[in-house]
Amino acid sequence: MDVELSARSRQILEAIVEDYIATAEPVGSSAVARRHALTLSPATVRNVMANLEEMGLLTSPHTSAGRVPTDKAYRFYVDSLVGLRQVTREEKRHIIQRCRQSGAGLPEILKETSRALSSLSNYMGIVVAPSFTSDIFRHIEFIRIGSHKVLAILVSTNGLVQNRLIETGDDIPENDLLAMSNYLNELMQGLTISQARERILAEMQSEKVQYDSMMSQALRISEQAVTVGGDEIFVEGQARILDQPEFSDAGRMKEIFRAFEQKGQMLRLLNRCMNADGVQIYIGSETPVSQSAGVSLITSRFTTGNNTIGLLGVIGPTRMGYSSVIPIVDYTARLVSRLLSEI
Amino acid sequence: MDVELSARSRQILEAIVEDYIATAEPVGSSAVARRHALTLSPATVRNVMANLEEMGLLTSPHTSAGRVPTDKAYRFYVDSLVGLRQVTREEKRHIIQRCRQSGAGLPEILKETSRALSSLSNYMGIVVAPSFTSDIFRHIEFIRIGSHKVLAILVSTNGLVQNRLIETGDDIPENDLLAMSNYLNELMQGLTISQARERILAEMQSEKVQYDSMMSQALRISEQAVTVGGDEIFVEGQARILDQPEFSDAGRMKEIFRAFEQKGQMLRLLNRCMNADGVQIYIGSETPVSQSAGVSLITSRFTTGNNTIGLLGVIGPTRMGYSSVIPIVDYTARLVSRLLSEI
DNA sequence: GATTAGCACTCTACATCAGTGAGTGCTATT
DNA sequence: AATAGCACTCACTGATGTAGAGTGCTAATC
Repeated sequence: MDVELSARSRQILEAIVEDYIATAEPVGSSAVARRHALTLSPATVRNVMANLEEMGLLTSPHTSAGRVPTDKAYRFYVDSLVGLRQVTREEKRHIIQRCRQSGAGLPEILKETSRALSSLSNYMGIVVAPSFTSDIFRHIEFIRIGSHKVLAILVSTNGLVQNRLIETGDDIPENDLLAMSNYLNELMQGLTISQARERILAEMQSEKVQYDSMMSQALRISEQAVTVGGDEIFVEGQARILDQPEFSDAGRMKEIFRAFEQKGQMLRLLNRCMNADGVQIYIGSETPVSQSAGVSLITSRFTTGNNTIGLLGVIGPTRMGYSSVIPIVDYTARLVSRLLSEI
Repeated sequence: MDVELSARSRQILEAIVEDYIATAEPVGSSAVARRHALTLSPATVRNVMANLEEMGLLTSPHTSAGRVPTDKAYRFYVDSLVGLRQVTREEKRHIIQRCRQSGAGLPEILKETSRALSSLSNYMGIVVAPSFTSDIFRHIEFIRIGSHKVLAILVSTNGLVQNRLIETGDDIPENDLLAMSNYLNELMQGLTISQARERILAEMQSEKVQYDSMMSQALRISEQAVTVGGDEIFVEGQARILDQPEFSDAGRMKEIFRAFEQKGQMLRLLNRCMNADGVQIYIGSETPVSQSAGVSLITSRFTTGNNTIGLLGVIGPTRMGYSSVIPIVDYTARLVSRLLSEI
């Protein structure tokens, strides 16, 4: 950020941003002068505001309205102005309770986490489950369902389960299935799911296997089993954004809901947030979410016991309560990481 | 329905309902007279409309607006007026393609089905998966995850999988787990999940078991495993209802979205629709969904190969294209039943 | 007796038009 | 540098008028 500001300009910018976050109305010079501890006249404030506008930090919707912060202003605000609130004991209790109450399964915990994020922030909570493919293989099992159908069940050390119905050309007897799973369990011991997949593909080339029809069949089937679908993503509190005044008109809302209907697209975008550690903040046009929808995204990674990583965070309007949401996201990520490592 | 109407009244009512469905605007006497094949003057139509209003079939939002059908009118319409459209070849192809394209797993099929319902009807598509508890037990399996954690995997003949992480007091060796699952697989052979649960509870009382610590442990654990959570429900196309003019104002929309956030409540209400065969139609105030929200519900049951039943259907405004949606729901239910019985 | 033409009436939607007030930018003053 | 003053802009509000859609009633017509 190449923004250089005098102390006073910064204070005024901060005042404007916070006022706007609180009220969602353009804020005028006199409002700033009044609210502001520093005794300055509206006229002076106006001069400063004119500067800020020139620097691209403020805009006014029309001549006689107050000023509204731009994305750039929010950026500056979160980077250097925002005074982060502490997470209150109340809130901590709420998060912990939520994350704990559900059954011990990972998906349940994550779902509750997204609920908690949503209800504490009053925006949308999202959680992207750790990618199954980077989980460590624990167990594979085949169960005969129909005469030509086999259910493959794949378990990771995180206790995640993926199952897949596979059509087999022949009817495979139970005994063979058992032998196959023994062979494969041996083969994939200690690997991640994606490594396991590579191992399988490699093994399929080996001569020894090519002459053993059962083994090659086992590999063919398990290859399908380990090719699992996309990650899971939990979104909660979509209705909450209807409370935000900026989305009360139907058009903008539709945009957002559309964006969330294709979770696939969503995921691809969220994956970008996975690369850095700590709390990540994307504001407005920086956001990958449906461009120019006036949406901000605050995320943080969390880790499981096995160092696989997931993502959690909050989506809300750019006019978001950063000072409270950022600590909440941060705290939640740490908490979830801790909870999961205990498992 | 205790509504007796002359042929002409019925025709006029039908015209009004269909006009209103098409335009979402109150329909006036002259519009009916024009559209209507029968050559009648607006004045005559007005007389009839006055009658219909007195009978509670129409209302006018204000003196000089046209008439709007009441829920009662829609009821009468679907019961005795509506001329059902055939499902076009195009549509059939679309549904089939959608249901087939996904992997062979039941959840995937149902998800795609709800998608298909949504995109063909242009309203919200819902599918309630067959209750797992009435599925027939196929297989149970325990996998050691941590030192005091066991993952129980429960498979039904439909290929549905439920898994549950269970904390065990002691550390159970793999061998014991194997023995336990053998014992339980024997025990629950051929039963439905809910029957299996009862069997387990009964077995826990038997003397023979009480002295065998391994068996009693097996029962304790499996009892947790078969106590599975609620049914699954797939809702697709929520954003579509934003296209409906009656929901373009934020307030009503919020109501609906709120209603759908608690799937639990939703499910309880949908379960009522499970009792009867064939296409069920609930209009406006008849609907269990968030009262007085102007929502209609069209559902039909479908069955799997094992005679477990699920529910699918469409949710939209009372002003819904009944003539095309009803056949679509009907056809889809039959198709899904057929598809699932092939599995 | 049912149907219809005619007409007065009602009410909304839309446009127009001040008046108001919030807020600005500029300039002159402190 | 800070501020007071002032003219100016522009959205918002409420009043007013008009057009149009639609109704209900009555009297004429088939």
